[in-house]
Amino acid sequence: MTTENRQRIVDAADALFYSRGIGQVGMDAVRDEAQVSLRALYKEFASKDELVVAVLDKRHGMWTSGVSGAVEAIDDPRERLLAIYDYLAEWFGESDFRGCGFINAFGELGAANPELARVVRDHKADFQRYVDALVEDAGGPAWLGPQLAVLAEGAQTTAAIAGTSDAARHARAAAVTLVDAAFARA
Amino acid sequence: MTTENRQRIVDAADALFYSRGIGQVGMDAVRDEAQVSLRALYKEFASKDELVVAVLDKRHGMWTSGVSGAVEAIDDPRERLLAIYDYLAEWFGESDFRGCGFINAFGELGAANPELARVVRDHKADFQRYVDALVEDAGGPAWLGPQLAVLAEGAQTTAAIAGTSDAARHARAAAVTLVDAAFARA
DNA sequence: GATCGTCGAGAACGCTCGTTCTCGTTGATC
DNA sequence: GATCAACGAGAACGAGCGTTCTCGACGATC
Repeated sequence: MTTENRQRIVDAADALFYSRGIGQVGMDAVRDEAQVSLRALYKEFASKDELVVAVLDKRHGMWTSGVSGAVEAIDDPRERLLAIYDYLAEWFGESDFRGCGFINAFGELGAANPELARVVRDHKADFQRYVDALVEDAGGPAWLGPQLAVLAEGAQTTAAIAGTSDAARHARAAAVTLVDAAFARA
Repeated sequence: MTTENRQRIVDAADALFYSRGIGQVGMDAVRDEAQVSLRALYKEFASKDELVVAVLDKRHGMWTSGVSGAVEAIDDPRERLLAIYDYLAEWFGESDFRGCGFINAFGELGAANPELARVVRDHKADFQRYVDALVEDAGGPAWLGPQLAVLAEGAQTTAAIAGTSDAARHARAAAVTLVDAAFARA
């Protein structure tokens, strides 16, 4: 039961934090959405800060499995690099898309909460390593990875603010050019 | 006097909002930093929301003049496109760099404050138009502009979270590839 | 059936914060 | 010098929020 509660709380908090911003969501709102007592909530998480970190941990898992799922559906090593942007396009198209939860959390609380800043940094570093590994598998040069990651990052914020998924197409087209150039020079 | 106060308040609020996050800064802190009375503060800005918008307006001006200053120092139309990333590198190197203030504000309050969301959207759209114009001046294809803008956007968030200015170098290198490819195909 | 730990509902507490009000002072005008 | 508007300092107010506490109900154990 304690585990089920935990999941319900994290899911509810994730939805609320992401859609409204962390500071705009009180613990009472989380309780209402999760349909748990405040007592049970604080039994699972000693503080709101802890809950925020747990939410980001969950989001990290979903992002990682989502991206790697999209990538692993493709065979060609160079096409796999582009699958990332197709995944982004899909995500941006969701009606409740509001940018990268990590970037949003970092901008809001990164300066005040070093633990949160560390979680966000780790998340982005993890993604960078993943892209680097895909590049290496494809036999591409090491400098390609960071360029592809910057494109993915830019697509997320651009799409969030513009409110359209166009940025995914632009990022994908740019990635095609970068990949082609990288392998042409090799 | 009222104008001097206004500027002092906006400057103080900008520094505080940017370094700590908007929600983490009270009007009392702004008053202390600006060395103005609370009464004078509310004479200039009817609410915190208004002050936030004024801060973003100021930031838009500084960004615009900073970028165009860097661009106009270069003559070659294609090199001008790359000057953007040199400007970013310089900015990222500043010790108090903490990402794009518009992205941070949007992530924190965009969902709760439509007026703020509009200001942020306008700011990004303005930058996009500026890049598009540079591309056109250089005789490049229209699709290059959005790709270069996505790179700039990604560099800002990546640099903010990683805490290094490496992303500016990666974005610049990617931009070189994109520009070369765009003009080679033409 | 008495006892005891656990729980949910929600009141309560303490703090922060946005905003307004009070009041004593100042500085210009006649 | 009297008047009056404007001002600064800071108290005050009201709301929201993170967190804890109270109290009554429930369920298991002996």
